[in-house]
Amino acid sequence: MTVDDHAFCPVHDSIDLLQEKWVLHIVRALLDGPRGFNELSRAVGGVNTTTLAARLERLEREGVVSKTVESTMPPRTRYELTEGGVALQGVIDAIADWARSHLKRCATAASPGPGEEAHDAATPVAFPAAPPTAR
Amino acid sequence: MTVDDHAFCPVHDSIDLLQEKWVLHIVRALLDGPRGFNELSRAVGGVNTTTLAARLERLEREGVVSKTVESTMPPRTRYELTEGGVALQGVIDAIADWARSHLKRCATAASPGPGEEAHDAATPVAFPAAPPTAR
DNA sequence: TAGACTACACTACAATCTCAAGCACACCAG
DNA sequence: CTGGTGTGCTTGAGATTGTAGTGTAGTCTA
Repeated sequence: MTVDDHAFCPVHDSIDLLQEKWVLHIVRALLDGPRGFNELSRAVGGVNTTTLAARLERLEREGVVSKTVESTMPPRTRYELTEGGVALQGVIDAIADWARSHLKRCATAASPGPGEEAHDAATPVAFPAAPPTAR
Repeated sequence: MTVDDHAFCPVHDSIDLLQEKWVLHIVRALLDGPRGFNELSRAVGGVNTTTLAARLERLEREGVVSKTVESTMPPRTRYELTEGGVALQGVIDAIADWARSHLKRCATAASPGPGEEAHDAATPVAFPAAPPTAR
């Protein structure tokens, strides 16, 4: 499927993980604080529940996210980053840094580029400062 | 559809770019120096030419990679990172850093051979099984 | 009491990625 | 000169992945 690692390079492995669709968005949303499933889905914006569940399962298996089932039947779960997950802040940070220094065409104005479509952006930039999220 | 972008940030945009399959691998391989098409394909390892061509086209359009056609008919092209592309080293580096601090199962097969040195802190990323850059 | 909400399983369908082959030409061995 | 290999890149079939939509059991709100 994915790359059959020619070598067990942790970097290669991590790229393989982070390059999966929505993973970085999920981590970014989760850096903002723990969230429930649907809450997270809304925060990420545009991901569908099937994909989100799959990504969370893998992220949990990789030890990036920890899942806490608070109540089974009134479904209430809480996803939050583990230490390793929080450490990903550095990666997001590097991306944010690159983005700001490289892309200069983003003026936060609604200028739809040709052929390019901006997706969603529920949160501005997930940094220590938490937007007014009800939590 | 369901996605409504009231404010899209460059970070989100960059994540969308970097999260595409193979993009990070390509950038990583290209950080090692300029390469030709097939050479790059081999360096990345496991990507097929169709996907690689598509990724390179997008990367070029985004201003990350520059393509130099040296001779049309004896096909010889050179892909290399632009300034913005080289700046991605920071991102790769952050990932490498996270990988090293988080995953530690790389000691299985990627053990440093004789005379070889393992990745040290703050070292540019280079995979252990990389082809010896014969160029 | 009706409706909304919770987290997820399930199915059918679309988008994407991959494999394999091929093109047009240059270079080198024979 | 002929054949084989290498180059960059395209095309078409096929596998893999992501998606929308719906349903479930129970609780919370109006």
